[in-house]
Amino acid sequence: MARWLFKSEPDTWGWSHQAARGDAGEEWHGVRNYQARNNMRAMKVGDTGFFYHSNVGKEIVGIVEVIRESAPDSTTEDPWWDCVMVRALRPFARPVSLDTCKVQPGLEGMVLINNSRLSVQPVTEDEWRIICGLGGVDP
DNA sequence: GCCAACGTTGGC
DNA sequence: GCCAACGTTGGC
Repeated sequence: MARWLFKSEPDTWGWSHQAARGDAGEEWHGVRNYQARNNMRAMKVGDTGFFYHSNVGKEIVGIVEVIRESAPDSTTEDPWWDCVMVRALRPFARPVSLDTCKVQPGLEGMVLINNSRLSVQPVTEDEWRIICGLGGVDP
């Protein structure tokens, strides 16, 4: 089971929106970047990911679960783009900020820090454990 | 609001 | 197939 990180601007689609959908979840639509799309295509149902608020907050706020593998993005006619569906699994007890990640030993290699523009990215199992610890949730 | 980093497009 | 121009993302 792989680990991921999803970025979204909270003004557009934040944790509160995601949580409001409950177990029904929502498409992670709108991705128009090949690397990000390919990461979604690699996801399996049951994979989990961090939910990151970009721009506003700049912090990881919770964990989502993949509940449907990548399928056509309903917001475009272009068959090139597809996306997974995710549901909110649990919020962090304490959000983990980008600044915290930057200075935290063990997170130097995080894609979040080294490729700030990639909106859907892989997270290693070590990074996952460290960040869950900081966030106050079970890995 | 600025701008650096990165991805994409299109002329050659 | 190179690369300049342009657009977008996202940290600051």
